[in-house]
Amino acid sequence: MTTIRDVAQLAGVSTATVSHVLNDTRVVSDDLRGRVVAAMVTLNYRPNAVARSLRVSETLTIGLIVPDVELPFFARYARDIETAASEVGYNVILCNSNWALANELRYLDHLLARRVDGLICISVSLTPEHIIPVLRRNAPVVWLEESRIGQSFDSIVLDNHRGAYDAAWHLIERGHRRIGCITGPIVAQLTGDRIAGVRQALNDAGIAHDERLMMIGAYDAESGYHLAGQLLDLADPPTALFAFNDIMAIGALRAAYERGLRVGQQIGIIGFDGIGLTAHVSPPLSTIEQPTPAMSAAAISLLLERVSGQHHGESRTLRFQPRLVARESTLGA
Amino acid sequence: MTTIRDVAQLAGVSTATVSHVLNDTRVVSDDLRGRVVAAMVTLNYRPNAVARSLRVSETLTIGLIVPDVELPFFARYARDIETAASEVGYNVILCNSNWALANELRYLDHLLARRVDGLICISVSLTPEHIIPVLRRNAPVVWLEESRIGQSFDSIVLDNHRGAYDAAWHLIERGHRRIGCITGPIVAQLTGDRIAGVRQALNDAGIAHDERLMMIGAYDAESGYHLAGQLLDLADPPTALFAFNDIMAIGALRAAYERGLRVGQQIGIIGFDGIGLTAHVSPPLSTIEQPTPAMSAAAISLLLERVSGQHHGESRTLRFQPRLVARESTLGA
DNA sequence: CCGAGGTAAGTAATCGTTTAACCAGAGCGG
DNA sequence: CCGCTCTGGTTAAACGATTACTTACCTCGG
Repeated sequence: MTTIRDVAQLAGVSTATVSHVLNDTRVVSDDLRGRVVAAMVTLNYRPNAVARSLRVSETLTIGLIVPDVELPFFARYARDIETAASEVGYNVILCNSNWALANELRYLDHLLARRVDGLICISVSLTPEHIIPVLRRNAPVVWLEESRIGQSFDSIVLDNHRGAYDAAWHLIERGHRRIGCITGPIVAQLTGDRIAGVRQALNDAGIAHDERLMMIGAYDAESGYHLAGQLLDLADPPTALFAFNDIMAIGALRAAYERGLRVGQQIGIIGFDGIGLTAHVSPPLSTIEQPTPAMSAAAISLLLERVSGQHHGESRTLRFQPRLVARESTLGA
Repeated sequence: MTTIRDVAQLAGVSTATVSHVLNDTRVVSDDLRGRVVAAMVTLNYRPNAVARSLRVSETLTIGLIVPDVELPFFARYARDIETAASEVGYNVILCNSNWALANELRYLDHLLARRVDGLICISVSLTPEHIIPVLRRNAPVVWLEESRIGQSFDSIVLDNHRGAYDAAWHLIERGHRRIGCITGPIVAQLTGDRIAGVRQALNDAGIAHDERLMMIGAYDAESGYHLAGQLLDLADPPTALFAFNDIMAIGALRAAYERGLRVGQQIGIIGFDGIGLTAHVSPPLSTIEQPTPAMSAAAISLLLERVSGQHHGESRTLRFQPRLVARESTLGA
């Protein structure tokens, strides 16, 4: 592997000059510059980023910890974050925690050892105590999806209350009075926010809330399917279902399908997140779309502002607004 | 940031000893070992992987280039590859080429600069000429999904012929005589293999092949939807559809849905790949499942065998067998 | 004609590890 | 008691870049 020294030698200059040509960090006479460039070409020289990183202590790398990138919601984030990072010259190390705290801690360790410049996290189990040591090694952290209350790190969150409100309100507008909800585990803050959003919408519409219509799911298709089935099999079933994510909504579609219900007419179904497939299932699924590209770009920005020292001190939380996408599953045929 | 020198100083030993304790690379007396470990703990020392990489020229990192990790099929590979890599202590740098050759080349450059130990690629546009220079810098490459004929790098492929044969045969067994196919772009070798598999099955069953039942899709939901619609609207429509991937099959489900056809009874539909959602759509979709975990693990193995020098020289192609997963979409209710 | 200032280069220290080469002392056979 | 082999340790040279510091030369005003 050819090094900067080889280039310098061939060009008959010092390594300093080569470096300066490489990084445009000092004027170099046209004569020498030409010789250096020529040498680089003939030797097919590629600077060693590892050596550079060691010297300037900056790796142009960020870590991304997600529970499971196979799930469409995380996959979308992974793509958008990678895209945003790559646009500013950063690479992304992907880490699947598989929902296990132990794995997250292991990855945290690896990433710190790798001296990543920053870290983006989607996690339900990591707590501030786990993150503090990371920050102390001045690798900034951006939290995605959920704001950990009053923390020392930045976060990017969705206005979940508003999203859920919009979903419920949309159903109400379509004439629904009995709305079944398939929530997620209530330990998660975002679940609580969404529940509150639904309650508020029902309130504003003057609809009494029936607790039996609120089922606790697990954000997976299986639970969406089963809980939707239970709701539909009630003596006085809801006329619409709001699943707290698209995957559960897709499960709900199936429950309706098996009961021969025409989704959109006999039963309204809406999901949450806006994963790509919602547009293509049968029938196309209404959803509350998260602006993941914007949120990803924001996450990268916050990170880089800290990396570059443009911002430090108190943490910031950026809140984004979701967007209702109404499709056949709530609009009828 | 505390370094190995700090630890050595605090423990009253040389850095060499600390290093040997760290890596178990030479016997160290219990006395010194204890002092070193204690020093590491009190200083909260984490070895700098960048420095280590520079010294031993090995980064314990591999690059993964995929077209778009948001698509479920690639997302699944990303997860399985990351999992397999992480099990042997490697990290994965994720790269979304967004289907563009220019991006792929840019990433190739980045990854080489980063001195990744190896590279796993899923790409339709990269050609051997692009890869040769990579290999010359002894970063082994494993190709996924498609074997580039007689190349100097290893590849992991699916037995596409067999998979398509099984899919078609399954439909034939269920009594179908007119089978519509929604293929992918025929430039891709895997598409050709699958077409051949279908032909073979029809042949073996003594069914004449109707060219008009073969439509060229783009491996996206949209094309699955449209082409399935065209097929179903024929004067003598097929009684079953075989889409060359699950996403297109999901589009086909919708086309059937809109025509009021009961999938599984009036029309059979089968996909390819075995993405997670197939089990949860309405109705659950039959598919040909790729053993992605095994294939990912194999990719990592091949890579590491070259990294460690256990294997070099002629390239190997590992072929995996897919598995038919029959669900309601071809089995009826 | 001298010295200040500017320009374009080179020298060498440094980043934090690993590891080859060296060394001191202990044990031991002859 | 000499010389040999172990054992457990240290010293210092890499790895491949960046960059503070130095140097050589040139120009130009006084």
